[in-house]
Amino acid sequence: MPHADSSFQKTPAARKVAAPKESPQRRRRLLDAAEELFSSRGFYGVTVRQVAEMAEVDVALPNYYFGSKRGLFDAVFHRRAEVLNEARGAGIDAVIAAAGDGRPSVEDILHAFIQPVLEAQASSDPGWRNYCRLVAQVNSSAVFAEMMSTHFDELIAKLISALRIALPHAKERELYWAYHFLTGALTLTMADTGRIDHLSHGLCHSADAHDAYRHLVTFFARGFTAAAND
Amino acid sequence: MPHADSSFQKTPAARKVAAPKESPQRRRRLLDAAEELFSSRGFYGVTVRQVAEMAEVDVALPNYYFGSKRGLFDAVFHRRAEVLNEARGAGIDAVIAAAGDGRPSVEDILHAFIQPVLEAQASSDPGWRNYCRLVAQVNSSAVFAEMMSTHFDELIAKLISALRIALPHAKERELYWAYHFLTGALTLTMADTGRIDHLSHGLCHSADAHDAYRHLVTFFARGFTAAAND
DNA sequence: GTCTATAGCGAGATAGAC
DNA sequence: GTCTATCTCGCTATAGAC
Repeated sequence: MPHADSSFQKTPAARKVAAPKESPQRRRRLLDAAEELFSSRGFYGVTVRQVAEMAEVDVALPNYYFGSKRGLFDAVFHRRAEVLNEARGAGIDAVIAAAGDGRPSVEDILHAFIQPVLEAQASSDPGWRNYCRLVAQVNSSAVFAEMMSTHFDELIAKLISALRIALPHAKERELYWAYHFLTGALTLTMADTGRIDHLSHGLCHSADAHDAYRHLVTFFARGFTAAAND
Repeated sequence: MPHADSSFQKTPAARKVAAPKESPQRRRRLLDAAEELFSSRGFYGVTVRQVAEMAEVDVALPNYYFGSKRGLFDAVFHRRAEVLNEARGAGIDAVIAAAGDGRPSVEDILHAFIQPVLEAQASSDPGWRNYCRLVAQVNSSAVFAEMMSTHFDELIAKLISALRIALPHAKERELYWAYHFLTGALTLTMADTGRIDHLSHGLCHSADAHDAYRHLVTFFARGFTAAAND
């Protein structure tokens, strides 16, 4: 007699609620906590125990979900890179399309490249601000630099191509050097260390991302244009 | 009878060699090893045991000489900061003095500010190259950012003062933003991650510090001058 | 999927012999 | 000043109960 097994007394709905539990939320909370901690102390300065504690999950779960500490780090870096790349790439495409057969403006191209980063840093979601700081740290590190290539080289190639259309007489080397300076300035801005506030005695606020990025676009649009005449 | 104690048979010169042993050399080797390791893996990514091993000294000596791992880190950062600041500050002073009552050129000022860093990075002493990478990492880190203030704020104030003389009509805010972009570009160059080589398919070489810094000075001299007209 | 318990290791620092 | 030995702690990762 296939009978009174207690599990048969649960309704399907009740079983469904209990079974997968809150796994997706926990995964997300782990990524958020890891993002915050890694962004301020780097890969080696954070322990999986700290991440688990901040995410309010068991210490074993980071390894269960992501395989290893490094797997967690990679997952954090990957998550928002995709979102950012999609927005930045689409923006550049739109600027080129809008120009038709003419030349797109350098300023419009840089704006498209930079604007999604600005929005990330000005976002009310602290996760995006943490992510910006994480990227800044990875970009200055020798050991993790290959992560930048993996995630951002395609987008950068698109930026350079667009600038080549806008500045057809520019030498390739000048374009790359100018890009190098741009990315240095951009990532330091993303690092948001508060140093500009301090140095300028409060005249400049790193918290005002809009102000920072407006200056950034203006400054480098001129710089690219001037460098193209060398 | 004050007699045949074996130590009395050593000449004073021999005693001198044996007594303080090789302490100064060991201190130096520790700083060099720590510099190399910290510059590539950061503070948390290095152990005192690794430093001791690379310096070929006992594991207890880093703590004996520097008190703690953090003390060692600070000592590494401090050692060359002084040398660099002295050279950069003197260079700026010389440019202002040479201009007399006239205006010094922006390009000369930036050259004085940047040139000693170039020499450090192009140096045959690998310690200087490691130090540049270390500064780049510290500058992008939120937790260690106060080390930058402690060691470099005075020099930066001198740079800004000099630029104020060269560009008397520039708004303060524009000067500080331009400085912010300059330091981002400079520190990324110091990080020497090899990314520009890769991105430019070999057109630009981060190993060629002279080329990098020549572009840097030209690019930012124009940038400061243009920003001063805003 | 979750959690307890622990394996296995290596960290930073120091006491005390020399 | 140097080195041996060790204390104490916390780490990453996993085996196995639930």
